[in-house]
Amino acid sequence: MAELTGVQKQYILHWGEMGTRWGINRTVAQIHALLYLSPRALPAEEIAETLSVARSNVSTSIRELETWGIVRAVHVLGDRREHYESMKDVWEMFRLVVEQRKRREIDPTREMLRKSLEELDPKEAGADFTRERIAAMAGFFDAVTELHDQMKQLPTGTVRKLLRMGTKMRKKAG
Amino acid sequence: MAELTGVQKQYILHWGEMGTRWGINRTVAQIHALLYLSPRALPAEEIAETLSVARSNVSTSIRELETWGIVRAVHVLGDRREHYESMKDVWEMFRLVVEQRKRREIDPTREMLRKSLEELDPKEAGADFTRERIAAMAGFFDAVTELHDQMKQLPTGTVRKLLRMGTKMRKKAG
DNA sequence: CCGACCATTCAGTATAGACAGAAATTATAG
DNA sequence: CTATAATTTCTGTCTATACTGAATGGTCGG
Repeated sequence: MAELTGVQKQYILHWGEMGTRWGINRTVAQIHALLYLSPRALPAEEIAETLSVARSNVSTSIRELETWGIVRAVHVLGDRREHYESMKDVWEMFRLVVEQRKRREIDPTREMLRKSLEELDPKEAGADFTRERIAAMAGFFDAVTELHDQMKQLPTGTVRKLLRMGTKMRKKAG
Repeated sequence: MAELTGVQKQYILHWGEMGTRWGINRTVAQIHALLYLSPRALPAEEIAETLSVARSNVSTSIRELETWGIVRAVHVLGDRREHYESMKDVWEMFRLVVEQRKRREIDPTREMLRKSLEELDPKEAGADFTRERIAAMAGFFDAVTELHDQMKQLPTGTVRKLLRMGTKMRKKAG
């Protein structure tokens, strides 16, 4: 993995860009891409060299990936360094990331909306309108949460099967 | 809407932060929040004043929101200025944004993965491994696309109903 | 066709976040 | 316990992007 092939480079760079578009640090995303493509766990130093970034940057980024639970440190006999490897299961990786982001972003937003509805002074001008709008948004986030909770319990593939059922139902109904 | 209430301020600021975490410009998100809460369409000038940003900034941001189709210009009798209003339907707004982002980000990623699989030189060291990994990722994105296409066709609420069915099925099965 | 009013574009500036390198901390072998 | 290797933390620098203000372009009433 010291030298990257063209395809590997392309993948890593693209993944980095995707990361930035979704609010994920470019280096974090690139490191994940590298580890995902690597057939063996890599020490921080090798990651830094391969991607031409500072070791410290690798350290911080790895830490974030560990927080998400999609990268972990493994030990190699006769080597004191930590070697890092990425989870292999793509569905599980995304599930973990989605779950964390829900916790970090969706949940606080729901909380904010709930508080807003509480704090709303009915005597304020246009309070009814504001309440209606915020309630609608809160309803949406509640639904998303419900959806998420239900999906979490289903084995991979079931969701798609169910949706296909729905599509058929819809076609029959016209 | 010239003066914002506490609740409105809170909502707009939070929405702006959420935006940045998802790769959406803070001002764009804030303007959307303002318009979403506004009972009437607002002219650019008023938006700029209310949020304390430059008019030009408002112009660019509104343009982006229009691209997404969640904000549109309306005309008010006796006023030459454009007034902007946000879509009201929360589900529809998110559906539009998801669809656009899929087109801009998911689709090109699938394309990249497909090309990678084509370009992979089988003689390269570890080509089999790389192929397997990229194929797994491509499979995931294909599934997501399929999911998205199916969901698009379903009326609001159906998805949740189906998922509840799935949960029940799963519980019965143990 | 002119003047006023809006909206947009553009070039320069400011700022937030990413990143590097040094310093500090922790761990391990001898 | 010490020396060395590895990792993490921290501070300053840099870069990408957001944003401003000025200039430009367009539209409408008169």
